[in-house]
Amino acid sequence: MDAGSTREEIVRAADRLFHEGGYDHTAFSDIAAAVGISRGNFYYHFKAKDEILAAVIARRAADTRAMLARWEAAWTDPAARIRAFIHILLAHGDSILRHGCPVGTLCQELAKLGHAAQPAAAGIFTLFRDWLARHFALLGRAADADALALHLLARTQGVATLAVAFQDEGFLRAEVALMEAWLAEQAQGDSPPCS
Amino acid sequence: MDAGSTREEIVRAADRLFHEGGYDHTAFSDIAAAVGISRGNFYYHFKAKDEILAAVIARRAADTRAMLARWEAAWTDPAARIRAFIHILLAHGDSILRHGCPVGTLCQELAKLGHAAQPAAAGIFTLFRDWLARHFALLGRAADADALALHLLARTQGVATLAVAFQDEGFLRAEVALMEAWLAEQAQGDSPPCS
DNA sequence: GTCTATATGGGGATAGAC
DNA sequence: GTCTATCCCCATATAGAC
Repeated sequence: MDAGSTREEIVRAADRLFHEGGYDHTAFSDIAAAVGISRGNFYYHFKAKDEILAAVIARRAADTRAMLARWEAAWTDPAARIRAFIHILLAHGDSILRHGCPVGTLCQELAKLGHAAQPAAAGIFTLFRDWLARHFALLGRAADADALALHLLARTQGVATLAVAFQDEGFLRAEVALMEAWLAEQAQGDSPPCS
Repeated sequence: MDAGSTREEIVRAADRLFHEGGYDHTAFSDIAAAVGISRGNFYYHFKAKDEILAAVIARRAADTRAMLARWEAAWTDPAARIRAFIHILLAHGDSILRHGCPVGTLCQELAKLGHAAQPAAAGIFTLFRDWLARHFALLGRAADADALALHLLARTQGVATLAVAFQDEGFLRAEVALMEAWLAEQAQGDSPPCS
């Protein structure tokens, strides 16, 4: 197995394990077992655990960019694209119900740890934020596009948090419906400003 | 120092440290240093770390009940009481900005750890949920009182998550204003149903 | 009740053989 | 590139003196 593919497998496994069990709680031995390599071999690919975290964050950012690009390819209507964002909650429902939003939980954990990579993790939120703001602007809400983007982002985060806490998929689905209705109001422009 | 007060100090310190640094990441030595006792003395008061966690959750539940009772004593109008809930985000703004919501972050961490105390932690959310639902019912929204309660709870959680991620107090304040406006709409009963 | 000393296990990280 | 063996530190937890 060449270096590139092993490294890639390590990052892929770490990505999953960090989401499932948290960054701090995930041990090298967990990742090594998942990939099928020895603990010692790790340090050929990464100097320290922080480097794996950085690679995972970079990978998630790249995945996010790719997902946003797919949505832009699949729909032209800005509202339809924003709806695609809302539907992440359904597409990843099981995963979210068990382990929460990968980005939100990582950002909060890194904040508690006082980890230097916290802003980098928040950068993934920024990708969504800017993308959403751009599309709210296309809906004629240029004046408060960023506030609307943050507002929607926050609602998805809150839904994920409570869905995990209560293990309640019905709540998750109900809130998705509410967000869709809210989006329709924003698109029609007949709602109070959000800022 | 008698056993009762030392135990109480341990729980108080653990409560703070679990919030600031997370449950798993907080070591006995951290708590011991905060209280000013030795690590060994710990096991006179608690058999294991899980027991401290259980005590912290019980303490937070008791604190929550006391806070809800204070709000009921301070205001009679249901809308004013719900507004008091929303204003937690301002009252604990600094703390939330640094370490997130103590309940939300603990629930998510325990879910990731697969810890047996996760439902107990979620029980603190249930205290807020039931209390809010009761007050939405008093506002004439008995039909969807629980959904409104969950919805508001989720919004506060989402705001806390993004406020931590972006370290943005202005966003926190803006969302509090939005929630107040939303509450006013619900109270007037001229808004679409939330369920 | 509180302490010191210690057992035991697991963590991240390194050295060096292959 | 991958392995095994090992170091060092810190975690929880225990034993027993005071």
